[in-house]
Amino acid sequence: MPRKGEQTRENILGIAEHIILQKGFSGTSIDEIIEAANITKGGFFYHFRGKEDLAKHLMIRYQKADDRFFRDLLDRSESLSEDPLQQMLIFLKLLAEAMGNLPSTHPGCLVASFTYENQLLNKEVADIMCDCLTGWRQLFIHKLSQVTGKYPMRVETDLLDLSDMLTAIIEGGIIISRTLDEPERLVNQILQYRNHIRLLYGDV
Amino acid sequence: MPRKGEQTRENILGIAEHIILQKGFSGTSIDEIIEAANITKGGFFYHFRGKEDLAKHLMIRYQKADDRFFRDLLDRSESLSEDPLQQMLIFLKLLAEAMGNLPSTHPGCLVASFTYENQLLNKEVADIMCDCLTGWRQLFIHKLSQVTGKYPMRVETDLLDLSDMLTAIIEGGIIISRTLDEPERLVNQILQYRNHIRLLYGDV
DNA sequence: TAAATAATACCGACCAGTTGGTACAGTTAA
DNA sequence: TTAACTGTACCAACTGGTCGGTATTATTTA
Repeated sequence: MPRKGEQTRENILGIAEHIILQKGFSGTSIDEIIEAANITKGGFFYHFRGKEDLAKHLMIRYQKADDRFFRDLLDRSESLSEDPLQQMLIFLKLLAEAMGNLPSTHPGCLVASFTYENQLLNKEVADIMCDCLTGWRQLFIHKLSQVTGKYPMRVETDLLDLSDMLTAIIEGGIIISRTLDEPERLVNQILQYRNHIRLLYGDV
Repeated sequence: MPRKGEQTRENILGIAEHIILQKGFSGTSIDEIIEAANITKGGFFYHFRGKEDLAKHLMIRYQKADDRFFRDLLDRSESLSEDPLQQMLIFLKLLAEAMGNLPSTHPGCLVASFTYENQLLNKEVADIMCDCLTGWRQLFIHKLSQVTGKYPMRVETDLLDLSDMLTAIIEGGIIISRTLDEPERLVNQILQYRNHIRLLYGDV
């Protein structure tokens, strides 16, 4: 049974993430977070040792959520086809669809946000950020290696780079979307990557 | 003749950009900048009205520098071949080469950094950031439309999205490179995009 | 079974240091 | 003479963080 404290803690994390993605980590004060979360300073420091501790638990939470998000989409795509290439293409369609169904522009990636303030964060947080990126990489590589096992590539490609390419496209797509305030930019970029997969494995 | 003031001003901007790309805009204090630039507070406020004014001129400077950088590479590639597709492929090789020749990991993109703190920056700065992205877009679109005029696409693609894709790949590649501290990630991502262009225009 | 104890979940006043920014008199080099 | 600073002093607002206290809810003991 989740005690009351867990709810408050989760609430703080959710609100903090939202503000931080718009103002950056050091641009967001604890005062601001506690006001938005409707708690007091004492309450905040009951749940977190300090601001660095908040950053750490934000990253842990973010990693879990994003990992589950991608895994769920992969599971769904695997239930819709038996062919690995089709699974990958369905996965990317579902991903693009999910990004298009967001209420507004993508809120942003916490890893990207923290990367541009990395001198302020300790090694522990930096390590979780690495885990985040390598986790997504492994997720994509796994599927891509299945595809490669069945279909020849038109151009020899390192699967690690091909896997990272999706992460890069998403991260870059988010930045373009946010800067121009055009949500469809991210969607279109994912579909560009999808075209790349189709071209690479001869599904044209 | 550039007066002494211009040098100091340029020095402040260069040092500020360097620190901001590592700590974020609000994570970087004016005190820190003036100490690194070896000037006093009076000197800083002689050149800039305030921190927001600094942000604005940082973006203006960044836009100019990056625009010239891409344009130079495009010019070089155009001097090495007459064929638009080959020019594009050479351009991407030169770009990857330039990113690989950096002394360490790519320092980061100011547009990306500011995007993740956009609630703190005024509309004037946001507008320059948009100009930055659309500027690169136009630069790439121009070349890509020449290619499309000569070579058919294997998959129908919006040139705007194909152009943005390079920006996305670079932005995403920078984030991956920085987070993992692996400079070659960015290089490889640019080469992935190059492969995409080759596949798309049938140069396999 | 009732009282005592302890753990959980918070409140809010307070603090020392930092922040962006101001003011202004004086200095230096072209 | 003017542009380009230095140096020092200062300020109000904000910063992350501390600390003693409190209400409510389990858990243990007499």
